[in-house]
Amino acid sequence: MDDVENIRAFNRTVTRRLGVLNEKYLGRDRPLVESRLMFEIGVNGASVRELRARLGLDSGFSSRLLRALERKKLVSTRPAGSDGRVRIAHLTRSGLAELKRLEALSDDLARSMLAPLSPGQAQRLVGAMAEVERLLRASSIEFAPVDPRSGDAERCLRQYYAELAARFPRGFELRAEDAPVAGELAPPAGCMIVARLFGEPVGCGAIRTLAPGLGEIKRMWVSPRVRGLGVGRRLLETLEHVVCEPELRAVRLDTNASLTEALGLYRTSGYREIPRYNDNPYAQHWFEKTLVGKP
Amino acid sequence: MDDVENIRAFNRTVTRRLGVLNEKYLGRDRPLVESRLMFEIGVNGASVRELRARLGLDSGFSSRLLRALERKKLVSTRPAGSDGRVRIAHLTRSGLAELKRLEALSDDLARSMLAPLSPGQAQRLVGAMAEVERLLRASSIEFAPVDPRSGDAERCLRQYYAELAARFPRGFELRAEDAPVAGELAPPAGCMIVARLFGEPVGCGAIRTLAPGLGEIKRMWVSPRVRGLGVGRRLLETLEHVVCEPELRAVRLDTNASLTEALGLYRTSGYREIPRYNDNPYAQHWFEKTLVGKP
DNA sequence: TCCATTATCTGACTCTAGTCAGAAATTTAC
DNA sequence: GTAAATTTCTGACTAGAGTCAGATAATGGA
Repeated sequence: MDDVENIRAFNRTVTRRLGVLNEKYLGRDRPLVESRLMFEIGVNGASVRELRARLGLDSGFSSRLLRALERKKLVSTRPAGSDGRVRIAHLTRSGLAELKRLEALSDDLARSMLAPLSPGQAQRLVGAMAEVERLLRASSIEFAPVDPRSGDAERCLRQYYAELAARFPRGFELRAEDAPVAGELAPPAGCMIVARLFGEPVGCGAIRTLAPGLGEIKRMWVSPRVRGLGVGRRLLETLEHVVCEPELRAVRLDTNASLTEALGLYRTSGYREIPRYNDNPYAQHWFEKTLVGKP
Repeated sequence: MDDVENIRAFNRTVTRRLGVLNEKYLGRDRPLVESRLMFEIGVNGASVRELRARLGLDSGFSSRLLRALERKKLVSTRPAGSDGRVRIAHLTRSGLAELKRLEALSDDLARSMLAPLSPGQAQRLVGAMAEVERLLRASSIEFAPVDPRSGDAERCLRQYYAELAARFPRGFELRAEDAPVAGELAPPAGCMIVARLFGEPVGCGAIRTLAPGLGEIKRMWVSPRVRGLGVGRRLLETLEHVVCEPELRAVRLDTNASLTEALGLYRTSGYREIPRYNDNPYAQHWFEKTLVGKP
């Protein structure tokens, strides 16, 4: 397979070149992970658990790195107001200055890749890099079932409700009877799936059993950061084939007319519009898809 | 600058994804450098100095890695026939089997990047990766002046003469009076430049002083492995602006009609054809370019 | 209230990936 | 023939990047 050959060549060349450059620019006077950690903390700060998830670090290791940066007066941590266990790391004044310096180095690195090329080559390189970056991000997204009450599920749902409130013409307020009922969305009769990019939740979706053999898709949400990468479609396919008890022969869902990407996704994924089947006051379209058998 | 922003995003996403995958696939049961070293040795073997140059390793470190692979019976080394100092590393029978296994893992890695994508996305990813790989290779090529008698210069010239012999209709044999005269191609009156890709010589060119203020380009060669990346043009520009004593106002060169890429390069680089100016029996075209001032 | 879970931290340890100094064997230049 | 350079090797040392086993404190649910 020639594609595989191409990817191997890409892997080797890029690993070598980026390895050398990262060392040279970003790891010059400080360990590379410390630089990466400072990039992740950024100007707005981040909780330790976010940092751990994004960089894929061991909890002990990340804690020690933060202590090292604190000793250098580049970072300060304080407890999060909402949850006394969580700590938020912020860059100090000199940490922000250091981040600026790192960003300048990172820009130098980028320019050093373009400098030897002709203008035409440089333009093609940037274009191809943007495409690779986008598609590699898409290919790095992973789907996993979660407990609907877990932290990652909660984080997704908060963003989901916030988005509904922002996009529905008359806003959105979660009715008590619609609040996630843990049992419904958990096995065996249902399931909640979270999509993660480098450890961070970027989308979710759930399925529950409406009647024997009939499922309903709920709470489909994809973070704006990864829209247009086909995450919604993969999420939908994953949910349709999640094992529910009893096995599903058809799936339904409802949605609001203002969620245009979702409408398009359902229509091109084999869903056909059906009459109202529930009393959801926010729903304006109802869909159903017949499942022909599991893969 | 938006281009720089794109490259930084590329750098971060790719480093993370490839780092994780390389660890997972190729570094599973052996240090990553050992795997890389085995890839570089390949089925044909390679000298220790080649391996060091290609991977950018310290000589002590590479020697120790080879000893480790020898202890595991994966590699054997023996002196090169030509030069008693140089040693050639080969994969043993079980080393070759291990290389096959590594290549299979590397293929798995490649496929794991494509698997989550739709066929269209996969095709676009492979295309963009090939483009990035090609251009990143171009941008990784470095030019450095060398002693014309040094090993790297010799290696290039051997390949250069071999190529002339293969491409000239009636072959090529180096005349004694044309053999590299060290002084001519070395400062202050001349210079030899070698192009290197990841430490390995992939091209060369030289300039000497024909008469006060008049230079001559000699021994322009670009390895077939990097043709079409603009190496020849950059080499030529580098040579034109190398500081010679006395400073050059014009540069000449001769070439054979069978070297079509070279003819095209000279014509599009500001050289105009002039009458025969020397008695080189292999030359069929003579060119000159007026230099308008150094950058 | 109790108990399981989650988030963070500490200390002890390991392994990878090097660097550096110098020795030995060859080759090349003068 | 001798000196300088090249290639490889050995031994000693170091820094970076983690892993692992708990300890501590806060939270959420029964």
